Amino acid sequence: MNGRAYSALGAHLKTLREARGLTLSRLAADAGLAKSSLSRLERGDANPTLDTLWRLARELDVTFSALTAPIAKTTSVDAPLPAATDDVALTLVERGMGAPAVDVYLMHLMPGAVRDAEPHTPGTEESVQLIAGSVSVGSQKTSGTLAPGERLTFDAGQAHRYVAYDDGATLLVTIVYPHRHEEGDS
Amino acid sequence: MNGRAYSALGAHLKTLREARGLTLSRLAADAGLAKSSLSRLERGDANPTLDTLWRLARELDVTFSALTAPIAKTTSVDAPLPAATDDVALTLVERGMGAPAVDVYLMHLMPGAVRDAEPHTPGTEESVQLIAGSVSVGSQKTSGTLAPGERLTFDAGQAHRYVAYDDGATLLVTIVYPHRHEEGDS
DNA sequence: CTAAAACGTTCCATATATCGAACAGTCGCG
DNA sequence: CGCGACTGTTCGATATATGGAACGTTTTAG
Repeated sequence: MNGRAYSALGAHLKTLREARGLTLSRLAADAGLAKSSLSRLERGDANPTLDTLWRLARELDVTFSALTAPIAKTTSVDAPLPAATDDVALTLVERGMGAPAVDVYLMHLMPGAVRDAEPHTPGTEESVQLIAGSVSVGSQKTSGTLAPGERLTFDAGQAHRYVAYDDGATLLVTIVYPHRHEEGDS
Repeated sequence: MNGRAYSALGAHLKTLREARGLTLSRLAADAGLAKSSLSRLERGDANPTLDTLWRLARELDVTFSALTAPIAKTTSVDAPLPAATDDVALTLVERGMGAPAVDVYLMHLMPGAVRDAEPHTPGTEESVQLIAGSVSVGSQKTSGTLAPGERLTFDAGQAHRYVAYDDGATLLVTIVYPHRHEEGDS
């Protein structure tokens, strides 16, 4: 079983709930599920259904990934994950179709993970904001090591690389594409 | 129910499986679940358990977030978000528990929407990156109007305000909390 | 100090997700 | 041709996640 990880999720859930000043009963009612279910879930004594998780995510105003973040960390249930293959998870958070176009990705790097990124279209600018852990990032021209909360912007027209250290890294990657025809920027 | 999003997950799952050249029967066996369960899951006719998703993620060598990526995008299941109440939607994307702590929110502002935010703890810094639309944001001391891709950082220790214009705005809000005791940054 | 309401927990009935087996279709081989 | 091994699907039985009503405890009224 995976009782261990369930309790991690439960704790996280409880944190989110309390951060919003909600009581268990209240959240359960708002999310449309029974108090008992939520209680057991928070106690880590449950194997919730996707639907259940969903309702909670919606009610707590968090994305599904944010809700299940502690799970993503849990290397695996009970079998060791062959993390060697891909220890980098990249999730598109939002895509902006304005001028210029902007994409935002959430990147999770396992400890020691290295991600090499191909150059984008020349003129593309990439901005990296570290959320947790520590990471070294950049292109040949511009690079640096970040602490949580810090940010680095570099030219993504060249190859660039991300390297996570012992504690892994969670970071936000914003890609600003060059606008094709407009020069609205004064 | 949420059939629509389930089918999205199912399709994604099938893609992952086929990308690895695995048959349904094989994957089911390796993951330790019944063929029938996996079949219904891929057909989008299921409300899987966390445990089930887990085993699949492990067996497919993807992180949990990667597996549930299509879900993450689905802001809500199928129930219309109670957006009517507020023309501002705020979703927690990720929470960093490092030092300092960092929270990232995704904010959607309807055209003309105004959001007034209470001051946070003194020393808290807020960074806003515009993804699409246009917005005016800031505190008394620091404020500005942003174009897509632009960013503004200001002191969130004071009251601050977001104003969206005719085309609304999608933006990323990063909140960096002051670290309580440490100054490890050399 | 008592009464009422709220909190979170635990119990049991029910809904349902999962399992295992039988199923129709396809492919390879003798 | 017919057989065997395989694909993915559908069917009943079982395990279990959820819902609703109890519970003991704490907080708010009165």
